[in-house]
Amino acid sequence: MTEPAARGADFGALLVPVPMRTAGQRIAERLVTAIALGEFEPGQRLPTERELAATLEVSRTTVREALQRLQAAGYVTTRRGRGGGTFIQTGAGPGSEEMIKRTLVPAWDQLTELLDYRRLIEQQIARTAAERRSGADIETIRRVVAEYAHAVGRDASRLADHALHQAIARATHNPRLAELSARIRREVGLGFDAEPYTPHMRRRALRQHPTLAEAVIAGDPDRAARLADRHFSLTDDMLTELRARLHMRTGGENDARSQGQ
Amino acid sequence: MTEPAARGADFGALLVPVPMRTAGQRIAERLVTAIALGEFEPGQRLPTERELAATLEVSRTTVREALQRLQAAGYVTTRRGRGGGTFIQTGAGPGSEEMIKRTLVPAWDQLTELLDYRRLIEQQIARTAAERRSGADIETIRRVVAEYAHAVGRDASRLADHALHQAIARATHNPRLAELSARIRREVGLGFDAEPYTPHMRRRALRQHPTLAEAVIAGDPDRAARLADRHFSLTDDMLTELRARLHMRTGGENDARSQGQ
DNA sequence: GTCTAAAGGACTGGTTTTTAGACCATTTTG
DNA sequence: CAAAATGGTCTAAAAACCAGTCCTTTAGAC
Repeated sequence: MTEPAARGADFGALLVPVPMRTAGQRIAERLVTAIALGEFEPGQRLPTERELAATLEVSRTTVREALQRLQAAGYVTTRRGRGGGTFIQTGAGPGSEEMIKRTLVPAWDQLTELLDYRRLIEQQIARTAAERRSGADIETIRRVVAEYAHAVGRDASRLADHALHQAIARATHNPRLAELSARIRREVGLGFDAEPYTPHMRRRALRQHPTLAEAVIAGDPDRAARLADRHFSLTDDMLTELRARLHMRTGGENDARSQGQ
Repeated sequence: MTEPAARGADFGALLVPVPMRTAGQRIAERLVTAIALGEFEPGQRLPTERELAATLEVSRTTVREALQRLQAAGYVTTRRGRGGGTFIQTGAGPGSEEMIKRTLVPAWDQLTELLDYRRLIEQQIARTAAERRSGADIETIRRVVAEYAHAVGRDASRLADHALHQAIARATHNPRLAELSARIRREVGLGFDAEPYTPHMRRRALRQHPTLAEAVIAGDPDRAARLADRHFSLTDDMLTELRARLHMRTGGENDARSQGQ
């Protein structure tokens, strides 16, 4: 569709706006989104400014700029001194829901598209893994599934989840596919290599993981694909719930220029 | 593995850099994507630098920086004077693509891996397209298949082939998947000296294309996937041909099934 | 031909953003 | 109390970006 016209074609749609947000703004938005998706528990401490600067590959000044935005918006508080740091503000009031909406809505379509992308890729990964897994793969997958069952707490769960999907991705014996999977998962985590997380989701994942793993181990591609498809729609469901809870509308809402400060 | 430290969450291993791309880089990437997706016809003229600066809301300096990147990478050429401008490079010119080829052309085992990767991705694309294609998609696919049959010569065939697979990729209604497909096809094309074409291959494609298209149109995911799988497993022939053409040696025989990282 | 308009190319000066680093202030821990 | 770990502050320099001016090349009009 959209055949380019003879001359003076319709660049319009695909090549127009270039938002020039500063690094501080982008980092702040990323963190707000992460908070909205439940990446952090209330009261949880973020890495130190110096750590963040190092891992985000950005100067500490920039990190501080982002954190100060969050602080001003009431998402976090900071404490000085040893053992201090930046802490997720517990029970961000209804006032900050507005902020979440403002940050989240413009990115909504993009997020949905990304999750769909991941679902399709992971589906194919599961299918291929079921076709190609070797004895060593089976062993690894078994071990990792067991570890997931024992993991307690959200961080441990995330690591175990990551390990399982990585094990399956590697069982495809195509490094590029495995790398793609890892990259998408990282992106979904909004830079935090972690999924949106709720206890409810963990229970579901806990049920689904062994089944998926068994399908791969058993060498049943279609079943593996079907299960992966269902498994990776978890996040979709969560987003839907979030949208309902925030009474968000994802229609036009094309937030144009909000040149703060 | 990577036991979380006693204190606080193990962000250290999980955080990922925020790439601080400059505006020039981002614009260049956007254009490369659009070109890879076939948004432009070869030889087509982009808007003038001054127009681009206005519509992208950046300075002309920044636009020029982006365009110079594209030029250096061989995606576009520029002509000065009245009626001049920036033009999409018609695929044939291997002159400036030499450099890209050098960087992209993988070692032997990596090429094998790349082709396998493509096969898996395109398989999933065919499957998804068969599930999601709309009436408009069907129309486009029908038209493009017909065009392929009429195409004569190497360039025309290649363009028609590209058009068909792009039409199918778009029928997935996931832009990222379509982009991935385009990127892989481009990389494969460069890896094969931009001419993976023999009369024999064309005859085969001429037989396979309508069948694949019909499966997508008919909405038969499994059949579409199977056909795509077969279609994209011309790899043996291609590899043999490539080896002959480039007098390549298979090098270190790094088992492509290696568990990198 | 000559002239003019429309393009890219090159430069200048100035503002904002980002960086790297040193140093200060505060708080916990040994 | 001393050490260590944290956020807070400041400065100088680099990089990115911008707005504008002028130059060079080229096609088309006269």
